[in-house]
Amino acid sequence: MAYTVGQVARAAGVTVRTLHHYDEIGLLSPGGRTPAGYRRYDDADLERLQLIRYYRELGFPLDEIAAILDDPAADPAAHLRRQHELLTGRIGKLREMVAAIELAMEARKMNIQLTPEERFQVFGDFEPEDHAEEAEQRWGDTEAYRQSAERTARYSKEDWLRNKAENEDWGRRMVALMTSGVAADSAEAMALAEEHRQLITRWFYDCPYELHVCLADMYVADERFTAYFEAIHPGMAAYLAEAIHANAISRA
Amino acid sequence: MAYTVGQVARAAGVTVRTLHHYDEIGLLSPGGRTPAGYRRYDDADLERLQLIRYYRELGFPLDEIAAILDDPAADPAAHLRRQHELLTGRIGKLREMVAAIELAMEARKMNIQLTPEERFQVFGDFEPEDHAEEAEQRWGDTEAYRQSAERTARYSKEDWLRNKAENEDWGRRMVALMTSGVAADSAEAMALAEEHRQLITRWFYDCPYELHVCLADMYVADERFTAYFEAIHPGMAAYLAEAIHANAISRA
DNA sequence: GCTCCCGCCTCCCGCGACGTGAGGGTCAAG
DNA sequence: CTTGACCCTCACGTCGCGGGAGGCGGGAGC
Repeated sequence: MAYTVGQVARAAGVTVRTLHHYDEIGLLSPGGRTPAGYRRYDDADLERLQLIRYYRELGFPLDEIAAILDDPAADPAAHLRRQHELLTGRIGKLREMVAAIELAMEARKMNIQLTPEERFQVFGDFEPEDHAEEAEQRWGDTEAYRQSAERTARYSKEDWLRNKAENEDWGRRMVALMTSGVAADSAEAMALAEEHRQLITRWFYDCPYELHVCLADMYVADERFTAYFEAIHPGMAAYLAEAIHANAISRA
Repeated sequence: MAYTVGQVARAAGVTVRTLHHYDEIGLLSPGGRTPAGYRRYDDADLERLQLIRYYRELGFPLDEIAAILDDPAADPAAHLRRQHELLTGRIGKLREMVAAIELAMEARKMNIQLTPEERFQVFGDFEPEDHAEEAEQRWGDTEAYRQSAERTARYSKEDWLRNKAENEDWGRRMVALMTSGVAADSAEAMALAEEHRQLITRWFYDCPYELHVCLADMYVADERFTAYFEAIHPGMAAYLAEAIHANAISRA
């Protein structure tokens, strides 16, 4: 089976230019050429391209991929095993980044100040020095000021008060429901969870169900957020989290 | 408080050249200069640099960071949400890739030939949104990989024959159990499912219960794998899959 | 035969986010 | 007054391609 560049490109989801590039640097040279000079790729080339694409997606530089693929000590099964490990690891790291973003969004919403360490939590290689630590303390202070300044710039006082009123009203009804002994996965609790989601959407940012569930998990996992709700009513963080989960499931 | 480039660079964990670059493109211009032309960064510059670093680690390009920081009308939350979507999208894609790898592993194990379409199916809706990341540095640690590669490289013909023999022995006992009418979620079937998992672990790759269940689903969903087991004994694919599920649940 | 158009070829400039010098001025310590 | 660490401004190199120019090959229709 022989394929032209265009066919290979369409099948593999890369551009023709990319295949030309791989040929140029010797990473993937087609099995042969037609008399007119057209590149002719065979099945072995496709298999190699698949491995290249996976390693590329994992962030390996091309020259290293060439070294890995041309290493005679590594059989194809070993490549697959390795890629499986790398992929799961990579997913874990991306999840950390997503969690960091969710933390940032939620911290902005509640005006909770992140410690510099938390902000750099997504950095793998950050080592605090003495001088750096001093600077971080200052940065932390000014950051809180910047956030609050920005918020007052974006919302008028009326807006802010209205938001606060809506929020407190929601909180009161939530507490009332809890103390009346209604289950967290009841229709009423789910309705309030939905209302919570829409409050976030209206005042802060668009919050689909998936994100809402992530937030719910954070409310019970991160003690600062837990404290925020426990201050309203003991057990509220867990109750709200369960209601959010139930609501998300029922709407899915 | 005024700092030189070097001091700022050390404190923030970036290179001097990076600060020069940020100055060149106007992303972070120092508050002033000394008479000799030295850059003098003040506290506000440090704060801005910290935010730049933060957004960069979250994967934002420099021009977008400039937009976020300089446009008073820009909503940081919207950018965070966009980045959140981007990252979750990438996670989903990586999960598909993991599934494709598992398919390729099993296909190789059972000597099934993949078509080019299947090979690249996971890249179907690929869009040029290449995020070159240093994942390789963190996850590409070649230590474990080389060990496993060496181990499989040392598999001799005898080893392979022994593997085959063990596999066939397991198959015979599985068939015997099936034909005797024992239920797929019985203790005996679960024991054989567990043995299957350990065979994979010993001979091919580490196979936790989660992965084992994925494989089980593939055995019934993909007709080529189904055929592999049906050739051993009719109904075996479904029987094995059910046993694997039961085993995974009981061990969890 | 001739045209038409698509796909292929090579050559080459451009990008983003810096790295890496070259060649030279500045500053504090010894 | 020297030394060595630090700073400056060019300016070109890197990686993994994107995109276009200018030209050739191949099959369909006239």
